[in-house]
Amino acid sequence: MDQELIKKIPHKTIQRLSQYRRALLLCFEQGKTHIFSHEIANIQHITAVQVRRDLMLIGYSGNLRKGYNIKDLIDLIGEIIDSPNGQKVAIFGMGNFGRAIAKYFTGRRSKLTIVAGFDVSPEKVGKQVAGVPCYSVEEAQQIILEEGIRIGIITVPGDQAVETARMMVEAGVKGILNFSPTPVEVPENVFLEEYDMVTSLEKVAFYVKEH
Amino acid sequence: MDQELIKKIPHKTIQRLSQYRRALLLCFEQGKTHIFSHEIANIQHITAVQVRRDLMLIGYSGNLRKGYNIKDLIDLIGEIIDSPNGQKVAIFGMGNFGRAIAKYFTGRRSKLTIVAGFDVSPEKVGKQVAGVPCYSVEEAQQIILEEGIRIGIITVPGDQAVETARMMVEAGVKGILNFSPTPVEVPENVFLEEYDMVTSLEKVAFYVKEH
DNA sequence: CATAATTTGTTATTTTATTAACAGGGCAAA
DNA sequence: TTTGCCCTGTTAATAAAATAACAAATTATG
Repeated sequence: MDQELIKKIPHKTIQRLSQYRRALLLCFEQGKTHIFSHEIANIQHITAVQVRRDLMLIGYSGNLRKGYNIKDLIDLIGEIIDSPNGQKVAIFGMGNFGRAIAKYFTGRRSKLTIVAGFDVSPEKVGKQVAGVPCYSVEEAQQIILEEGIRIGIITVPGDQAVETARMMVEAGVKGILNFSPTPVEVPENVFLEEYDMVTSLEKVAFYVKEH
Repeated sequence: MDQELIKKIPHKTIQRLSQYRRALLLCFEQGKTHIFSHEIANIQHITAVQVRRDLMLIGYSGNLRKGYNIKDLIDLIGEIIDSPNGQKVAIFGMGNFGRAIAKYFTGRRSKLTIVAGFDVSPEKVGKQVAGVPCYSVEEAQQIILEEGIRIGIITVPGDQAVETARMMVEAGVKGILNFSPTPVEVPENVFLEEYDMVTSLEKVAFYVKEH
């Protein structure tokens, strides 16, 4: 697909494409070959129009009677959101959260690979933690450079997030996913995504409370 | 604040209010008493106008010269998003992810309390895990009813998410935060929020990759 | 006292995202 | 064959969200 067009895809569509792919992979494993827009929509709790619109944006055409070819669509989404040679990811903070992420990705056939974990705790450093080699924070700069890691996940406690992010950027990380409760600052050329689970939980709590 | 007005606050504003509060709490602990809209905005990577707009919606007025009173604003946000008597939360799946959430909330002064964890693993059942009493899944229905739990967090593996959600709804849970990679179905009267960290990571990867 | 500098609160405008509407196509069944 | 149904793809309309613009207020300062 044309690289110029890819840049014009909205953030939200990128997110949904990632979600579509997950659903499609599941269907593919179950032996399905084709799927309708409204089937995808039901899985993701959105409308069929939204799905068709997103697929239109990426220039994929389905079959009028059979719907979309699952395998083809998976491949096309991969062409758009994946890097051809894969991307290396590091986790900063191998506590419960960091390990959960590491475990989740190990063994998964994906273009994203967790190649390193960093932690301050001496009993983790030098060992494999959840299938990922764990290094001390002091080694981070070197490892990031050596491995060519461009993506980092922050799962350190909130009070260490800012310093961790600063160090990551200095070491050359270009994209940060911050799961700590503390927002961090990055230069303009670094992509930052922050997610705070407390906010999500408070949102649920709000819509559940008896007004 | 008027309960009718509260219902009209958009989802996104609710989320931001939660984030504002977190930032405000941090400033409050540091001894600050007042804050300007652009200060809040900088922390959250949004614009000052957005902040003022949100605060307008909840009817809070700041001081022209000093900005917003941090304590008052924290209290007002609490009045809107918190339940007066607090809300009980259960975690389904006490793996790394579940424990991370449990740990995060224990000891925190909040209107949301994790009162139970559920797991299939016998070595966890009957013990405290990350400060939370852990029960077997079979006991879930009873515990949820007894404790009056209305909010549940799903941190089980993807292949168990659907069944877990079904059981939660049956037991009377009214709000679900699903962290598993598998989307679930809930009846209309149950609020569902789904978050998939892979999607977030793929989004970061997309914007970092060299097009 | 008047002026400049800030900041809030609110209305207007723009942009973005979602939903609706519908033309066109292909298959199935009458 | 032809009618009807159910898809896709696309344009049009609507809704939601974010941004811009600016009046009003307050304090500091010359």
